[in-house]
Amino acid sequence: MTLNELKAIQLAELFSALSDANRVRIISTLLEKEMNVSDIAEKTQMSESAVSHQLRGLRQMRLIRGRKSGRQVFYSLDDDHVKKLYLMGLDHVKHG
Amino acid sequence: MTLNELKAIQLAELFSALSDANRVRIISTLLEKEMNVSDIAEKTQMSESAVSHQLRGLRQMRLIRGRKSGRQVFYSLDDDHVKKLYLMGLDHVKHG
DNA sequence: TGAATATATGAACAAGTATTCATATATTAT
DNA sequence: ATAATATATGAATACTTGTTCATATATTCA
Repeated sequence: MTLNELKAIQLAELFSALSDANRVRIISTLLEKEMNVSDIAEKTQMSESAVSHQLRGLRQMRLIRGRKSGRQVFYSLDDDHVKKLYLMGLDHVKHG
Repeated sequence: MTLNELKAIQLAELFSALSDANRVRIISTLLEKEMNVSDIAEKTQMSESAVSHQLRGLRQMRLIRGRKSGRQVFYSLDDDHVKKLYLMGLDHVKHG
């Protein structure tokens, strides 16, 4: 039952990926539908560069994935875990 | 459906609380049963001071709660959300 | 090929966070 | 009251992380 060190680090990294309000807003935006970088930037009121940097971290943690189409990249949530983590967190914040 | 700024910040703070390997190990330790500070320190191989500092943050996020008994304080997970968040994160890390 | 557009990246600085050490508070026992 | 034990806290330092600006890569169109 005891957590090994590698898993502890990986878990911490996963939660780190969601530990910034801008990234949370990006995830929230992607809950509805896939979106390209400039749309995400507009929706979240961030610079495209900042968005791109943040997307990179989210990609590395496999929270989102990108689908390239021409010169645009459409991002969406990687799997259902992400949505569940987000919603459970929101639930805790709301009535925790 | 759009997340307001306050909620985004609160969510980020919640995930921040889980974004450190030492805190994750503390949570993991408390999954089994409530435990006092020095036991947590021993289990996680941290100094008691470091544990106490981390417990403070976890308490503030209402991820854990303390029950005072004499001069000891027994900590346990605050509610079921926390366990679910942890387990879902672990699931993502394992087969994500 | 060259210009325009979408995204990504590197480096530098600013801001936030964890750990350590010293000290403080609280509780119990003598 | 004093000593001993458990936990908490403050300040300082070291570390990590986010943002910005400049530049790079990739794709499309003329």
